[in-house]
Amino acid sequence: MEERYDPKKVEPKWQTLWAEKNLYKTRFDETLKKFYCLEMFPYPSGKIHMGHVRNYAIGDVIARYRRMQGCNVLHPMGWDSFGMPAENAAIKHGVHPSKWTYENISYMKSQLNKLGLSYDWDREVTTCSPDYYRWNQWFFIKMLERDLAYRKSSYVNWCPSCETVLANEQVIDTKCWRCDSVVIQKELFQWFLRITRYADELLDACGRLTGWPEKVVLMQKNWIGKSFGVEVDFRVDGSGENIRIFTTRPDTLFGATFICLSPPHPLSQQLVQDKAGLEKITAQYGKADEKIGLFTGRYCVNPVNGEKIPIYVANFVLMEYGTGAIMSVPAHDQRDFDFAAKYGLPIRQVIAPESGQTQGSPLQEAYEEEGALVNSGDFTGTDSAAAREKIALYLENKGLGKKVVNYKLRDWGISRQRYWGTPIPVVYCDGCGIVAVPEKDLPVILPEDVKFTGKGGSPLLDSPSFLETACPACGGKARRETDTMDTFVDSSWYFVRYCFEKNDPGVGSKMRTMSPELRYWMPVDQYIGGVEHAVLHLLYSRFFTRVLRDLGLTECDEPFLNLLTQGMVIKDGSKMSKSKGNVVDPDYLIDRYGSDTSRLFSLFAAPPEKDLDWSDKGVEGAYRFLSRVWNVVFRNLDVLRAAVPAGRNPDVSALSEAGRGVLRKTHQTIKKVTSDIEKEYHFNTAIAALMELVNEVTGLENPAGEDRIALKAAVESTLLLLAPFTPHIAEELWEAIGNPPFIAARAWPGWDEELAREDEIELVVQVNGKLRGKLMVAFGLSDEELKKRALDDEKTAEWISGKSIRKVIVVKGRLVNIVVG
RNA sequence: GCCCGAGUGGCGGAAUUGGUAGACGCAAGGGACUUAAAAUCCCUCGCGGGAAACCGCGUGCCGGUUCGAGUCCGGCCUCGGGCACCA
Repeated sequence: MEERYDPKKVEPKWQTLWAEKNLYKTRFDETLKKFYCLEMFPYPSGKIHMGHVRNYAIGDVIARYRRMQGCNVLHPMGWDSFGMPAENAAIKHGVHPSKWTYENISYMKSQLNKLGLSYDWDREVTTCSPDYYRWNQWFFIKMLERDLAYRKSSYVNWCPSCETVLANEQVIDTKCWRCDSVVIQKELFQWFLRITRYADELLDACGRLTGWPEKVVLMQKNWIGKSFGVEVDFRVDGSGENIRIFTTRPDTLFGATFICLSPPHPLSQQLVQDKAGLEKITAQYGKADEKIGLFTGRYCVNPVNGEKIPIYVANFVLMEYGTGAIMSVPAHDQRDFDFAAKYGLPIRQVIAPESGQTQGSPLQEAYEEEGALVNSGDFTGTDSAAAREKIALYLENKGLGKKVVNYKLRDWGISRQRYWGTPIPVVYCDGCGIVAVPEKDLPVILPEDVKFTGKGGSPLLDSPSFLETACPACGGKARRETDTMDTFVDSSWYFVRYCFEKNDPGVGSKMRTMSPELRYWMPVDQYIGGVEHAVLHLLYSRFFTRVLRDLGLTECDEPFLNLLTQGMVIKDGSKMSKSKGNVVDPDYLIDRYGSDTSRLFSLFAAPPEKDLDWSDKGVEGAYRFLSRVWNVVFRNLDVLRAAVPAGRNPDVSALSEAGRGVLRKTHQTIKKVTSDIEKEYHFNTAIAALMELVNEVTGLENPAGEDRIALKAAVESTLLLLAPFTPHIAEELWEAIGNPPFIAARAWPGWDEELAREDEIELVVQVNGKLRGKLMVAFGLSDEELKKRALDDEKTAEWISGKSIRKVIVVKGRLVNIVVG
C-alpha cells in the first residue's frame, strides 16, 4: 500500500476492474426485489458539466446504496441525442450531425466512466439511433390509429430572411438570433398529440404523486389548469350569428358591458369593416405590454337582460383558450376594467362586497372577490357562489348556455421543421391523402445525402431519396412528411427502453406486448434530475406512460414513483455559465483531485434539493478528508490486516475508554448514515457523520488488545459506509486491509442499538426556560431521579434560592426545566 | 399581479421536528514539526462585557401561544423560483 493517497493510481485501477467484471450489469430476475434508479439522461453537447456531476453522483449513491441493501438495481444511462445543437454544428462547421453527436457521446461516456458511475452500459439508449427512434414512429402510428395524433394548422416563429422555423429560444427580442431579422408568425399544418384527452386523469393522479416534491406537483396542476365555468351565446344584433363566450364568473353576467373577440376569431374578420385596423390589432395579438382594441361597429345582446352591448376585437383575448371570445365585466375584472377605462366603456357593479353595498363610484379598480349580487334582476341578493350555480342552471334551462370545464393544457405540437429528429412516419399521396407508414416499413430512416445551409427550411426538403416514395396504400407516387418530432417525444419513454438490453434480440416483440421485463422494472423507483423539467418532460412522460398502458404494454399509470429535483450548481452567486466565466471543468477537477473527491464535495456541500455553492477550498477539504481516511488505514495497516474475524464485535468489557468510544461512535454512525440516506437523501449530514467517526478513530492511537478489534470494526464500517459516495478509495482500502474485492458487492452494515447507546447523558437544567447548568448522569434514570438530580445541583440552587418552585418539567432523558416565581 | 419556497456565525450548512442554537466542513488567528516552505498535527473561533469563573444578548423585523420557539400562529420586510392577459 502506498503511503500517500493518490487517486490517479487508485481510480483507473478500479474502473478497469469493474468494467472487466461487468460488475454493474443488471440481470432480470423476478425473484429479487427490484430497484429502478434513474437520472435524467444528458444531451450530448460535448462535455459534461458540474450539474451532470452532481446529478449523477446523487443517483450513483442511491444505486450503490440499494445494491448493498440487497436490491436488484437497474441503473442505466443513455443519450438524448437528437436536437438542434447538432444541426447548428453542421451549419457552422460542416460536420454531419451524426458524426458530431457520436463523437460527443464517446467522449462524454469516457467522462462518466471516469467518475466511477455504476451504470449497466448494456442497456445504453441513444435516441438518434434508428433502433431507438423506430419506436417513436411506432408509437406515433399507434396514436394515429387511436386519434391521439392529428394534424391542424398552427403558428410557428418564422425568419423570412433565413426562410426557416425558429424555436422560441432562437427568437431574441422578437428578432432572429442569427440574422437579426424581425421574426413573423407563419401558419403551418403541424402534428399534435392529444394530451388533453388525458388532462383529467393527469390532474387527478397528481394527488397520488406522494413521492414527488410538492412544488413540482403544484406546477403540474397549474399547468393543466382546470377551471369550471359556462359557455354563453350572445346573439349578434342584426344577424343570425351567435358569439359564444366562456366565463368562470357567470355571477357577473349582468355586469357585462361589452364583448371582446380574439383577433384570429372567425367573427373578427367577418364583423370588422376596417381591415387595416384589424391588421393592427392582430399585429399586437398576444403582446403582454398593452391592451388595445377595435370597435367592430356591431352589437350583441346579453341573453339574461336583453341589453345591447358593443363588440370589440381585443389583442389580449386568446384564441386558444375557451371559445376565443369573452364577455367583459369591467367592474369585476381588472383587465376588463383597464380596457373599459381606456375606451370609455361603461362600468357597472353587480357584486357588492357586503350585501346591498356598492362601492363608491367612480371605481378605482375592479372588485374581483366574492360578494352579493346587485343590479342582477331576479338574482339580486344572492351570494356569488350560489349565483354562479343558479345562473348556470338558468342558462342551461333556457338553452342559452351550458356548463363547461376548461384546461390551460393544450395539445402537444410535435412537428419540427428540422433534420436532426425522428421522421414523422406518414406520406402524402395525391390519391389517398395522408397515409401512415405501415409497421413493417419502419423505421423511416433519416437520409444521409443532405446539406446544411441554415436556410430554406428543413434539409429534408432537398433530399429526393427521402422525399419521393410510393404510397403504401395505392402504390402511386407520394411525398414523405419532412417534419421531424420534438425531442421531448424521445425522452417521454426512454425509461421503458432501458428495461431491455440494448442488443436484446427479442426487443421487437417485447416492445409491442406486455413483457415480463417491463412489468418487473416499471415504474422507476427513484428519478433524479433538474427542476427545469418540472412540467414539460415530466408531464409528457406521464402522458406517454398512460398511452403505453392503454396500448397494453405496461400496467402502471405513473412512470416515476419518487422524484428528486436537485438544485443548481452556483459559483460566485450565479449559475455556472460560459458567459459569466465561472464554470468549473469536471475534467480539470478529476485530474487534480480525483473523482471520489469531486463526488464527495458535491454531495457534502449542500443537501441535494438545494442549490450548491461551489467552493474550490471546499473541494480541498473533501480531498483532505479522504487523505485522512487513507492515513488512518496506512498507519494501522498491521493491526487491520491481522487475523481478526471480520464483523466480530469486540468484547465491551475488555475495551479501553477510547476503544469503547470508537465502538459506540461506529454504531451511532452506521445508524445515522443509514437514516440520513433513507429518510431524505441528506448525504451532507451522512458525510458529516462519517467525518466525525474518522475524527474519533484518529484519536485511538496505537490500539492494543481488544481495542484493535474495535478499530478494525470502525475502519471496515467506515469503508462500507463510504463505498456509495467514494467507491474507488473504498475499494482500494478494503482490499488493502485484506478483504477480497469488491466492496461494492458487500452488504450494507447494520448497527446494534445497545452498542450505539451512550452510558451517560448530559442532563440540561433550565430555570424558567433558561439554560443554567449541564450535568452528566447515568443513562436510563427515571423522571423522578432526573428531577431530583437537577434540584440537588449546587448551581441550580443558586438560581432557585429564595423563590418558590411552581412546576418542574422533565423531558425524558434530556432536560429538566424548573419553573420558579 | 397570482402561486410556491427560503431568510441561522466571516462563508457552505447542522439542529432528534416544540427541549443545550451553530454538528461537520471552509476561512481566519495562534502553536508544534522544519534551516525554511509546503504538507501534516494540536488549540481558539456567534456578538458584547470580564483576567477568569461567569453574565447579558443572539436564528430577517414586530407581536402572540407555551414552562420552553430557529421550529407553531398572526402581521410585515427582503431574496429566490414558477406562471403570467387562461377570462
